[in-house]
Amino acid sequence: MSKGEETRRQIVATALTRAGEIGLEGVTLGSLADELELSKSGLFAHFRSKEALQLAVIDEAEQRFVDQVIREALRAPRGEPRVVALFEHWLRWFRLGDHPRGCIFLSLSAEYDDRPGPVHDAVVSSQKRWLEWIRGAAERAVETGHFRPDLDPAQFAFEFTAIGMSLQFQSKLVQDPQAERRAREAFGGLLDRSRISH
Amino acid sequence: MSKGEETRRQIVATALTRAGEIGLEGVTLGSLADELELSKSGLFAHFRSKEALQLAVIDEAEQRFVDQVIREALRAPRGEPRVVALFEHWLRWFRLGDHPRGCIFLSLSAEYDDRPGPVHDAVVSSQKRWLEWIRGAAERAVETGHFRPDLDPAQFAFEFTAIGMSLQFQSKLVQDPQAERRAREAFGGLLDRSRISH
DNA sequence: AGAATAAAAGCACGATCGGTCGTTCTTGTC
DNA sequence: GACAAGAACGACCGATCGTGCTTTTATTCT
Repeated sequence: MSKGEETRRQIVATALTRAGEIGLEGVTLGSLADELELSKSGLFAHFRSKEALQLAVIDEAEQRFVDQVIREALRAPRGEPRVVALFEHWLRWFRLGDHPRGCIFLSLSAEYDDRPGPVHDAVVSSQKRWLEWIRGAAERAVETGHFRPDLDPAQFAFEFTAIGMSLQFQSKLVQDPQAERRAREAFGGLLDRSRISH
Repeated sequence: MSKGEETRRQIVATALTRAGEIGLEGVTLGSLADELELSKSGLFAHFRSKEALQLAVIDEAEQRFVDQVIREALRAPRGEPRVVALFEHWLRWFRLGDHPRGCIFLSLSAEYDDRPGPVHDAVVSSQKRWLEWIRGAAERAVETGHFRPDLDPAQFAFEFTAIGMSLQFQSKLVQDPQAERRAREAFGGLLDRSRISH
C-alpha cells in the first residue's frame, strides 16, 4: 500500500471515531489535522472537499459493519439461528468499536434525517440495506419453518431495530448498566412471538 | 407581557424549530438573527451566551412536552388506559409540531450523548424524567390489576421508548408511510404481553 | 543515482463563528 | 411630557471554518 493510501486510511479512521462522538458535521478539517499532526491543506488534498471526506467516512463505516456484523452472521445456518446471530453480532458492534461505543449509524441517522444532500442519501441507502438484511433473514426463517407463516417480516425488522435504538439510548445517554440485559430480554420476547405455535 | 419577553419567546421558538432540523449545535446566532430580522447583537443580548440559549430551548421543549403529552395523558384513568394515553399522545407529539415532525428529544439525545457539559446534563435529566413517567404509569397499571404482577416496569419503559425511536427512524429517515401503523402494532403486542393471563 | 511523481506544507482568501463594545431608539412609569 | 430602563443596533474582535494555489519535501520507478 502506498504512503498516500495509508495516510488516507488513517484520516478516515480518525474522522470516523470523532464522528461517533461529536457528529459527522462537527468533524472539522482543522481539528482533524491537528490530531493527526498533519497540515490542514495536506489533509484536505486527499479529498478535495469536506463532503468527499464525509462520504468516505460513511463508506468505511458501512464496510466495517458488513465485515463485523453481516458477514459474521452469514456463517450461522439460515433461519432463526441466523436471525439470532445477526442480533448478537449487532450487540457486539455496539459494545466494542474503534468508534467509542454505540452505533455510528444511529448518530448519523439522527443527524441527517432532515438535512438533504449526498451525505443524507448515503446514510439513507445504507440504512435501507440494513433493514433489508433483517427483513430477508426473517423471511427465510419463515421459509425454514422456524417462524410463523403469517409473520410480517417488515414488522419484525421494525421491532428488531427498535431494540437496538433503545439500547443505544439507555446505555449511552441514560447510562443504564442493565441496558444490554434489557435488550436481550426484549429480543427474546420478539423471538417468542415470531415462532410457530404457542 | 413586555416587549423583550415577547421577542425572547420568538427567538426560543424559532431556535427550537431549527434545532429539530439541523441540530441544536447547528443553530447559529447569525442565521437565527437573519431569520428573525434582528441584529445578531440584539438577539445575543437576550441570553448573553449561546449555551444559555440552548438551555432555554431545551427548557421550552420540555415544557411543551409536559403540556401536550404528559398533562394530557393524566386525564385518562390510571392503569392501562393512562399507559395507552401516554403512547397515543406521544404519537401525536411526533406527528404534528412546531418542530417539523418527529421528536426533538431524540435528536438531542443522539447529538449530546457523547458531549459533556450543561446541555448534555439537561438532556439527560429530561429524558430520565420521561422514562420515569412511563415506568411509573406501568407500575400503577400493575397495582390496578391491569398488568401482570411480575411485570418489570423498567423493562416496559425500555420497550415503550424503543417503539417511538423506531417510529422516528422509519418515518423520517427511511420515509416508510406505514411507520405509524407499525408502531401501533408493536405497542399492541407490548400491551398484550404485559396484561394479566394470556 | 537521478528523474518522475506523489504527498505534504505554507500561506492566504473570504465567510462565518460566538462574543463585546458604545450608541441609539423604543418602552413603560410617574 | 419628562425620564430612566430596557431593547435593538452597527462595528468590530480574535478564532476558525472550508478551500484554493504555490512551493518544498518524500516516495517511487527506471
